[in-house]
Amino acid sequence: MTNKIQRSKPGRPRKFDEAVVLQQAMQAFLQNGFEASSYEDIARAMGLSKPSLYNAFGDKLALFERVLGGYAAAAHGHITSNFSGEDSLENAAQNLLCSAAEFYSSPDGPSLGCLLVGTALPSTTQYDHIREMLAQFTNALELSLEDIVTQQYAKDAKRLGKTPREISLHISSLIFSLAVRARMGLSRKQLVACAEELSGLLG
Amino acid sequence: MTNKIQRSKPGRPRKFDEAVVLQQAMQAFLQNGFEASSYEDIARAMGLSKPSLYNAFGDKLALFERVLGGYAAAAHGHITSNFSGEDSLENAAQNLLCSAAEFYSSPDGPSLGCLLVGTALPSTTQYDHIREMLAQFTNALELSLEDIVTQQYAKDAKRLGKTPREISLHISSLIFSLAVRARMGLSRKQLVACAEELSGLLG
DNA sequence: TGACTTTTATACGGTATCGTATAGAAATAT
DNA sequence: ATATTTCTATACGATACCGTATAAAAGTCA
Repeated sequence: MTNKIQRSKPGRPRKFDEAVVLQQAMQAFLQNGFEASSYEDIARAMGLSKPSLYNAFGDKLALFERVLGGYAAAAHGHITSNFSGEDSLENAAQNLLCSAAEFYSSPDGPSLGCLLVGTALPSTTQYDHIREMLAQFTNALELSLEDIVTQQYAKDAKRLGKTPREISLHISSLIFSLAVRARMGLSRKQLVACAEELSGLLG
Repeated sequence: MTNKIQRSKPGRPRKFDEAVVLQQAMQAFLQNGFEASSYEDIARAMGLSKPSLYNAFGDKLALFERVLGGYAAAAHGHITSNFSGEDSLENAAQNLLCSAAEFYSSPDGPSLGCLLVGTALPSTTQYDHIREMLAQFTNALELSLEDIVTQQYAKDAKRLGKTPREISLHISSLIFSLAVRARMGLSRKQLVACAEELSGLLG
């Protein structure tokens, strides 16, 4: 077995790491949005030349969809993992919302918010695929939250007189509202404070 | 007193009505967003030539801010008026959210959502004035909602064990979430159904 | 070592968009 | 009626952006 960790293909090897440059592309899109980011701007932010970028990821829309997909998966995992394993529904909600607030904000300076809500939303009317990605993300997230409530916080939900679906809908709504507020220039401190206030609204 | 209703100024009169064309500009921005709408597209949607548009409202950013201001004022009035004068906080919330759902949706076809949340949000990082308009709208709306709760639904709030500020924050959050969901392609019927579900989350 | 393959860098043409210049059209005031 | 003022329409230059052609660079395989 001649299994190398990474079988090298013929041809000149790439000088960049896909995960790294995709993260840089995400930052660029998050900063200026999809439409306002020119392809050259993004290539510069990724440290790539324009032809390299075209060769690797295609045009701007394809790159954005790629970035969005990765972001959605990461956000889903981030949210569900922060919602799981707490000792009560209330604490789980608080943990989720506060971590989301930190995720949506920058250590210093104004928050840039959520890539899905803050930059992809206007493009839903022009690009069906983006709209479908957002709808699917929302749907999948709410199903996951509902599952977690059912499996881990059923007793708490009952105490509050709410079904798991209602809890899930409530929490996803608070996340959306946090995503919107984040892009209005709040600092991390302010956003986390807002998240704590929101988390008290469950009961 | 020679007071005419409208003193005609010298010079060639305008062929268009400001309120009408601004509404058409709003529709154009709502459809394609701020950045993706070219100045020519907008002028066509308004039935104006490009120089007329420049002359009347300035460049695209100035026009967008003008439209946003009008939209924000209308939304504020629409929301607060639908929240007032009901017989209970729960009914007021339901009335508010359902009317917002209708406001955010089209009679047929997919919803276009909220101009503030659905199209202005990405531009907050580039244009301070837009960010400030959004922040100010949110702030003013929440203060108005809080006032209404204090004056009309204090008893209901007390019964729910929430302060007027908490109620206000809760409702504004649900509105934001509705604004986000609206732009994911839901029909009016679906969006109104969602609003009704959300309105049950207060208690 | 030499042929081949893939990435990279520079440069280019085509297109769209922006903002305005210029001239004509339509009203008022004297 | 004529002059004046303001709006409208066509056209234009400048710029930015997109996507790619072309050739050099940097590796692998025989």
